[in-house]
Amino acid sequence: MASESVNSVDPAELLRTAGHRVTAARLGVWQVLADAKDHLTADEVAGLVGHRDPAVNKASIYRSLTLFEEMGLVRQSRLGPERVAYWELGHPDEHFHLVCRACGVVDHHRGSLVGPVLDHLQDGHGFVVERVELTVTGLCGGCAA
Amino acid sequence: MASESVNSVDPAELLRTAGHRVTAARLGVWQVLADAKDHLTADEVAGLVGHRDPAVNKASIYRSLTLFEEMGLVRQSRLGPERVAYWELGHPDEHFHLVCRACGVVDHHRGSLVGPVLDHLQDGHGFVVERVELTVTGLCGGCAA
DNA sequence: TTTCATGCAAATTCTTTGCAAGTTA
DNA sequence: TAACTTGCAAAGAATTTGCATGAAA
Repeated sequence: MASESVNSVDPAELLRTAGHRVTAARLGVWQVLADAKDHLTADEVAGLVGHRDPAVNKASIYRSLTLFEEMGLVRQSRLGPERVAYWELGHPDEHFHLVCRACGVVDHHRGSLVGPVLDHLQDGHGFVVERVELTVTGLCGGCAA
Repeated sequence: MASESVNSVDPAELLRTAGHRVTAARLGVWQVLADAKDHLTADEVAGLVGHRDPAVNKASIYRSLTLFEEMGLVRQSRLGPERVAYWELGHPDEHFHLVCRACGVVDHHRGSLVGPVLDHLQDGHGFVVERVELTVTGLCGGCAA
């Protein structure tokens, strides 16, 4: 069990190591994402960060999210036809999104379903996979019943 | 070989059957999507439709795309973190998107990769799958070489 | 103290909507 | 003709950017 959850990493250290400054906005954004089980919209992140530090502007939220994304620590996804982006810490394990069309609930599913896709692409297609995003839309157990 | 490509379907008939009117904008949008190998942004669709009929407004392009989507004939997807939506005719066969981070090329891949995901979800998860969207980001053969 | 990050507000981008005028059935 | 669509322009939502001020190293 040597693998370490990304949630337990110290963001300040990561930032300094990469040559970026440690600021309230960045720490706040990281904290909020780490505490969230689901992914959040930038607006939701802004609201939550605002609880502890009302001075943080939404532009800084976006800039912080983008920075973490460029550092490979956070990922952004757009689910199906929705126009807002969702943000979350980059999980070390494979997972995908399950979106219920009726109630709007978004579930995270973990598992190795993505594995076969990777294997398929590595073989002779010459495509270097950096990221796999799988979104399943339909009706969840509650809404389908 | 009884299955028929959606590309060979007559859009006028589909519209009338569904109780919608047959208009230049709708036929144009359908034609453009049917001719396109890749998926297109609404803006690209507007440009192409504009070739034959410069009078068609972009608002009508959006309205036509949305109508076809509601009819289940067209699907909209957002690839990775990109903010524009891409539109395409609903393919009868499974496929997924391969996006090159470097050159921006988007490939369609057909295959049964999605099958295992469906099987997994049908078993005991109580989730009724309506649509599976798989987007793979990375470097294509050309850019990785 | 020098460089980087922020706040604020304005600008962009993509998409949707209200409404009068034009089309389709 | 009656109901539906469109064009146009304006509104909206989400995100980005310019720039002077403020904070981190």
